[in-house]
Amino acid sequence: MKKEQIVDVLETIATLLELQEENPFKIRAYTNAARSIEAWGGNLRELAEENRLQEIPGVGKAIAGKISELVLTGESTFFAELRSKFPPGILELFGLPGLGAKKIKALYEKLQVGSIADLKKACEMGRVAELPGFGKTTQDKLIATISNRAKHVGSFQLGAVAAEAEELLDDLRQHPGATQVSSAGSYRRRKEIVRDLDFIVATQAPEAITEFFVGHALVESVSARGATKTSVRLHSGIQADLRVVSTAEYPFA
DNA sequence: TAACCGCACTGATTTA
DNA sequence: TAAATCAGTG
DNA sequence: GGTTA
Ligand SMILES: [Mg+2]
Ligand SMILES: [Mg+2]
Repeated sequence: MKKEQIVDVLETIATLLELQEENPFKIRAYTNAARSIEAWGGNLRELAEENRLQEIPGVGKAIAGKISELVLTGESTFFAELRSKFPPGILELFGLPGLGAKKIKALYEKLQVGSIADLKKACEMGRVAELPGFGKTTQDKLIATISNRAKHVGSFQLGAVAAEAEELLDDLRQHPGATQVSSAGSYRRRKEIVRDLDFIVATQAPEAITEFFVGHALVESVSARGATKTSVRLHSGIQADLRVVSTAEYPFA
């Protein structure tokens, strides 16, 4: 498991411990370790193999053990067990302004709210306002926040997908069958928010280009594949469209 | 081993 | 209206 | 949980 993923696990552990109302200092210990590892330049695997993880500030015996497990096996029995105590979607709730561990815990225990979808239903049924610590104002705000959020599903910040886009462009340019390669649409125009990535490739070997595209390491799944247009979903979640044209018509595409 | 780990302040909301 | 609670900020 | 005295 890579460093970024380890950091993510430690942060998730901290969040779930909050839901259990664990000792706040213990919670902070996991958060601190995550920050510290984020800033750590070295290779975690090497450190783990040499039993030197504790050299990282904020990482002691207990957390080092969990990191070793994660780095080497990709899992942690502690984390798995902790995770199993809650529905996966409960983590989404922390992203809603006004909700913290205590309120989320109440929503979960009293209304079995385990995701934003659950919360939406509970709010619409008026159940949330019945809970101690909640009221109609809070319930209405949650409904508003959730519906606003739904509008932005499928949107990506340019910076969040630029690396994938450029890598794809570079690799397409490396392909011997590609004579011209460029981006198009909102990404080409550098819009701050993009909903998909568009690429145009001029080639005499459209089949080979398409094949290369759908087989690329960044591609998560293929949603459509035709003679001139192909759509895939990348690992980041964004959709990428490829248009393949002849060299003659490229200037007009 | 035991103490300490940042914390005050503010605003919004709910409850007494 | 006053106190309490919670989340968020710096 | 980690660090420090
Ligand atoms: Mg250490
Ligand atoms: Mg577009």
